[in-house]
Amino acid sequence: MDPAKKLSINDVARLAGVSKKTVSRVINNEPGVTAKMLKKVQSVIDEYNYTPSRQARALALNRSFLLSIIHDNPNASFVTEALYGALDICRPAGYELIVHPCDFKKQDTVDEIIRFVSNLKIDGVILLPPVSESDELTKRIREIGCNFVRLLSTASEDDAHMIYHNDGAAVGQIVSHFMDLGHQEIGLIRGPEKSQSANQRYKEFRSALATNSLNLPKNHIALGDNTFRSGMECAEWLLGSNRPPTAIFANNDEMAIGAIVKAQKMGLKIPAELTVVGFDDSPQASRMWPALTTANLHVREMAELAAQKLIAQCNGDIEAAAGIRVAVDPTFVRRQTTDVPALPTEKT
Amino acid sequence: MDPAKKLSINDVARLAGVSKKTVSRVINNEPGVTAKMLKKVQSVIDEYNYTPSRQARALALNRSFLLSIIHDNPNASFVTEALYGALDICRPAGYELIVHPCDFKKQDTVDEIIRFVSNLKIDGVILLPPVSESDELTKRIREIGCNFVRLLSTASEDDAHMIYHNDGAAVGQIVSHFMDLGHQEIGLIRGPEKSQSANQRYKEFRSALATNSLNLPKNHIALGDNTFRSGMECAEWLLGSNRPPTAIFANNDEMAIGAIVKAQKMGLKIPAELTVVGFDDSPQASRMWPALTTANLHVREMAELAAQKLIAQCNGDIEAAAGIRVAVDPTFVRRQTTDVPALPTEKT
DNA sequence: GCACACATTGATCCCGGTGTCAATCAAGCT
DNA sequence: AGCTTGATTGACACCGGGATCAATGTGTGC
Repeated sequence: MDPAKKLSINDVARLAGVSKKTVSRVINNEPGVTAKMLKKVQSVIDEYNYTPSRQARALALNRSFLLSIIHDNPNASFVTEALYGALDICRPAGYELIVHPCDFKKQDTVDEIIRFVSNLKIDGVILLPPVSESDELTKRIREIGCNFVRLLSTASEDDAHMIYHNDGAAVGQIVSHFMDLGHQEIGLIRGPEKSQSANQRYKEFRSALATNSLNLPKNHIALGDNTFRSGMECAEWLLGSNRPPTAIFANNDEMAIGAIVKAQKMGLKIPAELTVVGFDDSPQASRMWPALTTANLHVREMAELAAQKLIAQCNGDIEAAAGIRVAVDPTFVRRQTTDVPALPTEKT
Repeated sequence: MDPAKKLSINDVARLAGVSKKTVSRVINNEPGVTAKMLKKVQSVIDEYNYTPSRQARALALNRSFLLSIIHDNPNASFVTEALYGALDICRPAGYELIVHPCDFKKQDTVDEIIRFVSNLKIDGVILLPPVSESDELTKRIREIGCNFVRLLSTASEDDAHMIYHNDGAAVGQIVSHFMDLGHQEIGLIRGPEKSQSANQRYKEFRSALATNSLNLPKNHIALGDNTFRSGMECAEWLLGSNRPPTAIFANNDEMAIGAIVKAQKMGLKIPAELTVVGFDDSPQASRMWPALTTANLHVREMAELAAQKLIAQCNGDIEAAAGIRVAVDPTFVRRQTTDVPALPTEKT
């Protein structure tokens, strides 16, 4: 009677005077157990604080009760948000979550991910961009019979779960805001051409400008890669052009902040001499001065929903098995980087 | 012959014409296998790309091959750094890492952590502050036979692994730097009184000031709780005193940035009218303007070391079993928040 | 009171590994 | 050659659950 040793289903069965199968039925809420039996078993379970072994259950059911969140750039703020959102849902549901960072630029990353998922018999994965945008990966994940949800990825035609953001409204608000402030020369720091969401946002931005009878000349478009450094470089390029923008919209907060830092280094006052808007509402956005006007993606809520759907699917919930597509509208967040009207433009 | 089905040790044994125990010996590099046998088994393993089942192994060995990193505040930048540092080590070693956030202010958090560790049969945990500073927790973790490493926690007398930072030198450099810039009125935003590391840093700071024949009056000490908001509040209080400091040292970057934002909102120029120094070298520190002077704790390297030691312990590595204590010196990082000398003080 | 149908229960095997210990084998010795 | 000895090898039980299906119980109708 080693008190430290956890007891097994056999111990419980012996103590309750029943077979282990009956105990198994009780812990799994299976039907067909009489009230008398149930009470007998349950009291032993309660008294000794018995919990079934995950390892044994995993072996018997050929499942791991492990989910994973796969992402590329650990520095992106949405990764952390998604991680904690998913954790909140997974743990109470009896699943654990494994963080799996990867380098999606490398050639053999897909192989590596597949190996990871199949070695650990991961029950389901949440894919974050840019990983979520690879059709090759999802095809192979499906092949090995693993459930998955795409998060923050707009494209793809398949019928898997997909939870994404619908930038149209928020981008429209941003452009209207620029109009209200009187900006005529508006610059864009766009995201990588490979990124579907960056392309989408670029399109929305261009069309919102068009709605306001503005066009987007080539020298007002800088191509960034969503990093702080690239934000700085793009800002330098935009501000160095012969007709520099008075307002800049960046594909994400990280680049927006890079642009602001570069502009400040160059001696420009924000927002008096340059207006900047980001996209993400990362933690830094509200922890700087002037605070960054941006759009909140509601990543945490989306991740919670993704985890719920994924778990339902892993548990064989029929209703949840069909792929869902949820589009969430980002919320425009107005802060101080857009606090003053544009400088009067001199006539050319 | 379902090609999708992973093969088991029995399949390998059959294909190689040996017993499963021999296969087991091969995959575990056990001695006492003749070259002939080894080659026979290995070729089958290679041909079919066999990998043993983690679940089965976990059940047989009564281990999970799971490590966990337990922390309180997901927003603290060192958590992310520690997480990715540990991940880098865990995965190649065949361990997976589970992130376990908790609310350490709650009464039953220790119980909850113990339940988590014992339910999952976690092989070892990395404890981050403030969780790493609880002797009750480590006592109970030890009771259930789980390995652990304390990270970034200075105190405690026990013989467990402990990897911490030695603030003395860096704090000394910060104070010297203040002296060089000519500051006489120096304020401190200290960390919570419960935090051993905050107390330690406070002590170091006070003694470094004393070395320079300066004392730290009560109205130059603000008590913060390491959050951005608290940094703002403390700065407001310090700057509102009848003899406001011209330089502020904050217990961490988060509060330093809060102080800077508050000061800027109040119209002060940083660093011309107020010098601020933080501690952590969080990502934001270098992504703002002016960039924050601070001290880099080398969290990632410490986490890697912690994971290595923990894994050695879990693997029963005798040499690593004895507790080690590693103290790492933070590196002073000079940036722009301390770029100009103090304003000349008017005589009182 | 008895036969039958149906609901509950449990004996046994399986999941895929590891540990124990006896059986086998080759080499060294008299 | 025959025996001892130490090194390999393998048969079998075990880890702690779940699934199958036979055995037992319970209730219904006649």
